[in-house]
Amino acid sequence: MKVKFYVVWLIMKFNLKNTKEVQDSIARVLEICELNNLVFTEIRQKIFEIIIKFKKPMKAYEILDVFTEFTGKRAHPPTIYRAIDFLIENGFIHKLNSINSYVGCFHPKVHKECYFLICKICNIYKECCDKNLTENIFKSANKRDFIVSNTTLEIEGHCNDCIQK
Amino acid sequence: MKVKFYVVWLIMKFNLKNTKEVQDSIARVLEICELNNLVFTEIRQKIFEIIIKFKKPMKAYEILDVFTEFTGKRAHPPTIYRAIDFLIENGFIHKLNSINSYVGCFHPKVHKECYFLICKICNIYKECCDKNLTENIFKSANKRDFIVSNTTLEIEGHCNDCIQK
DNA sequence: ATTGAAATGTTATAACATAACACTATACTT
DNA sequence: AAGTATAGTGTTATGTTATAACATTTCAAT
Repeated sequence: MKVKFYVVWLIMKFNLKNTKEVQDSIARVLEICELNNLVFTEIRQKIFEIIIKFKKPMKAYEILDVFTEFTGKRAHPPTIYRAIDFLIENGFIHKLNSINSYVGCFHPKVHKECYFLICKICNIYKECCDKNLTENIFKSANKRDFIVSNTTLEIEGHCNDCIQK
Repeated sequence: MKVKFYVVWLIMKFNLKNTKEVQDSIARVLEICELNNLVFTEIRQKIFEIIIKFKKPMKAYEILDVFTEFTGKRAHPPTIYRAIDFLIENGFIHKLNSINSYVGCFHPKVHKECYFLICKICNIYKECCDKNLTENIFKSANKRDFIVSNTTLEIEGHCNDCIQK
């Protein structure tokens, strides 16, 4: 298990510090949990915090490693996946299917349908809501006699910062 | 290995018979390979045929089982994944990331960006092209200073047939 | 015939995810 | 306060999806 160096590298590299945006998101999630009587246990909080602070899509086993390092307790995959389930169910994080990764949500519960821009170079993601686009998708599906229950829209490419460089 | 019964069940259940649509797609793929000097080996053909005739999204290991059954030779995962890579690269099949499955393409190489409707009940998929929608996606991304290289749009819900029932 | 590139065969393992069951904490009832 | 039901967690094992690495074969071009 070369976990330790790897995790230190992860943490250093990605620098889990708070931004305003992150703090806001955490505050909003706490509020939502209060209001809806959701049990926001320490494990769930820690895992949410890790994901939202990471700023880039995280793999489940990366989350596991960072969690283990942060808490000092050896965690197993089910611990992570259970928390992930809870967080997804309540709209606090999203899964990016195209890269098997998880990302924090910056406007939890506010929008039902978001889409994601994922930069292939720096790996940073952007969560976007475009009401117009969402409507378009529904219309296009309905035209084909299809009732939408959920959509996955993930766009890979290059973000502005990386194009400049 | 309870493969045999399972595969028979798979084949019976999903009934790999030719439709007009399937035949056309195969013909077009053969043509494209001729024109572009692509090596459309027997393995690749068989695997394409299985996927396109199946009519529903197929898992890689389902393809593997059906392939093994059809050809009588024991195949290993890399055989399937290599063929899948070839077929995806050339636009003959697509991967549905949201359900880790592969589907045949009914207008290979014609459109770059398709999207998929996946019925949660009968599991049949529809491949759709909506030029307008594609444009919208690009515009929305560009507005956010993002250069699109590829998109994943997968819509789960209920198809008309299943709603009627 | 020789060689080089692409395709395939084979073994092993990496990466991603869940089933199943035991145990614990909590909060709800009487 | 004791009982009990439920949600959450710990743990082991295993299921599922995908690829690395290297050996062998095929086949077209020289």
